[in-house]
Amino acid sequence: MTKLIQLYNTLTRKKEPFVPLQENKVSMYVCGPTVYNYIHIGNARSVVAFDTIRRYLEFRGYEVRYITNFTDVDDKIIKAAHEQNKTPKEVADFYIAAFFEDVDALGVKRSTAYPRVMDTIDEIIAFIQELIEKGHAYESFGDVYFRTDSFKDYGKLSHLDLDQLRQGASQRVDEEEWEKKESPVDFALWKKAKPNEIYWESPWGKGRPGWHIECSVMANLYLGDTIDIHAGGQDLTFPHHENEIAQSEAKTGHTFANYWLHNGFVTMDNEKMSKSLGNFKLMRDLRQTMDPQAIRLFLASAHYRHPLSFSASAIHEAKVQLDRIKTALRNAHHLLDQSATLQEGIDEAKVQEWEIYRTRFIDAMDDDFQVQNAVAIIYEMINALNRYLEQPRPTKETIEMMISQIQTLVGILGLTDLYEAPELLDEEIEQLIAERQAARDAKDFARADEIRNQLAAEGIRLEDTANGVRYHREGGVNNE
RNA sequence: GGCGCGGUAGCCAAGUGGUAAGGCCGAGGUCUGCAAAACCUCUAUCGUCGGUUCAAAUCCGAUCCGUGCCUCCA
Repeated sequence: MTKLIQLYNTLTRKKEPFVPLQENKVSMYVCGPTVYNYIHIGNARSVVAFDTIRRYLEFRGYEVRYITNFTDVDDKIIKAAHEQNKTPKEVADFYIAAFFEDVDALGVKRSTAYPRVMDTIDEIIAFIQELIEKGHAYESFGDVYFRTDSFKDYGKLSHLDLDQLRQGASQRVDEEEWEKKESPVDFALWKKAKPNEIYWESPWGKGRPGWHIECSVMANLYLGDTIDIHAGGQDLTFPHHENEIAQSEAKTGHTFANYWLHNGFVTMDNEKMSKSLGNFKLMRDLRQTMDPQAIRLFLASAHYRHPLSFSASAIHEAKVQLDRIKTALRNAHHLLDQSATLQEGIDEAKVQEWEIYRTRFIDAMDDDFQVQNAVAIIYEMINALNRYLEQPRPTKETIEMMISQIQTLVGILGLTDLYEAPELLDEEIEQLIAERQAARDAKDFARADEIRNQLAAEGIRLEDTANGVRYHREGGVNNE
C-alpha cells in the first residue's frame, strides 16, 4: 500500500495527501462533549465518524494517539449543578458515565486518554501566562482575554475576515464587555468567578478557564506543539477551532494542526439537530427501541462531511441492512459447521476476486473516508458470499476467507461481533426440532408447522436448508 | 451582507468529461411441502435555462429551491 490517503482539509478547502509528521504514527485530537446532558445522535455522529477514521488509519498501519477531552467546566454545567443541587464535578461525572454507555453501545473504541478541564487547570494557567508574557493576551478586571489583533492569521481556518468579524461582534457585544475588551473580537481565556461559582486560584484572582483554551492546552500536553489531525463538528470551525489555532500558534510559534477535519450535521426535517433548537434525539432514548449497531450503520450511510437526515425509517432501513450482513455470516457459519460435506482446499480464483473487493474498499476509504462507498462494497461481498454458499462445491477455506475479509472490513466501521455462535438449546427444544424433522419426513406438515410456530413464539426461528435445519434466536430490539 | 454545503429513481445515497455504484421499498421469477433465507430479473438521463465539447450528472455562466456557519452547539 504505497498510495497515500487523501483527506479534505478545512484549512485549505482541498483534498490533500495525508502525510503524518512521523512515519507510521498519527496524533489526533477530537473535541469531546460538554458534559451537562446526554449526547444526542448528532453528537454521536461526530464521535462515530472520527472513530471510523481512527480505526481506518490503524487498519492502514498507523499507530494512532487519539485524544478526546471532556469539557467539565462550563456555564451550562454550573447551571445544571445549581438546578440539581450538585457540584459541577458530580454533574460532569454523571454525564461522562452516561457518555461511555452510549458510545460503547455504538462500538466506539476508547481514546488514548480523556483529559478533563478540572484536572488540567495548572497547565491552562501556565499556558495563559505565557500568552500574556508574549503579548498575545491581557488581564482585565480579573478576566484574561486573547488579543486577537496580535495574531495575524486569525480567520485562516474558517476563512472569515477579521474586519467583518469585528463589525459583527461590535454590534453584539454589550457595554460591560466593551469596557473589558480591547477589541470586540477578543475572547476569554480566563473568566473571573461570579459569586457561588466554581473557581480556582490564579495569578488573576479566582476564576475558571474559558472554553477554547482547554483544547489548546490538552492537545499540546498530550500530543505536542504540532498535531497531525484535529477534528470536530462543523459548528466548531468558528469560533472554537479558529481560537484554538490563535492561542496555540501564538504560544508555540508552530503550526497547531496540519489537517482539520469537520463532520456534517445530522438533520431533522431538513434542519440541523441541535441542543439549542431542541430538535434532538438522545442516544439514550434511541437505544431503547433501536439496535445501536443499526444506528452505527445508519451513520455510515452518507459521507461524513455531508448532512445526514435522521428518521426512524432510515434507522429501520439500516437495521434491515445490518441483518442482511449478519444473516449471511450466520448462514456461512452454518455451512461451515457441516464441514463433513464441504470440500477441502481454497479456491484461488476467489482469493484473487476478494482481494479486489478489499482493494476497492481501501480505495473508497483512502478517498477522504468515503464510508458509504465502502459499505456498498461490503454489500457486494455479502452478495458474492451468498452466491458462493449456493454453489454445489464450496470449500471450507474459501468460506473462511470470505468471512474473515468481511469481518475485517466491517470492523473498520465499528461493527464487530456480527456473528455469534448459536447458543446451545435446551434439551426440550432439541427434542422438538428432532420431532419436527421426523414429522416432515413423514410428511406430517401440520405437526411440523405447529412446532415451528411454537418455537417461533419462543423467539427461535427455524430455517430448513439443504444442509439441515438452521436456527437462530431473534432477540433484542426490533426497530419496528 | 460575508463564507460554505446540497438539489441524481418512490425513498436513502455514490458517481466530477465518455452514455448513471450500492441499499431500502415495490413487481415478477427460481429454490422450498410451506415458510424463512438466498439467488435472478425489472424500475432514473441527473432542479431549471443557456454555453463549451465529438461527448456533460460531471466544465463555464445564469437562475430557482433547501440548508449551515458568521453568538453556546458535534
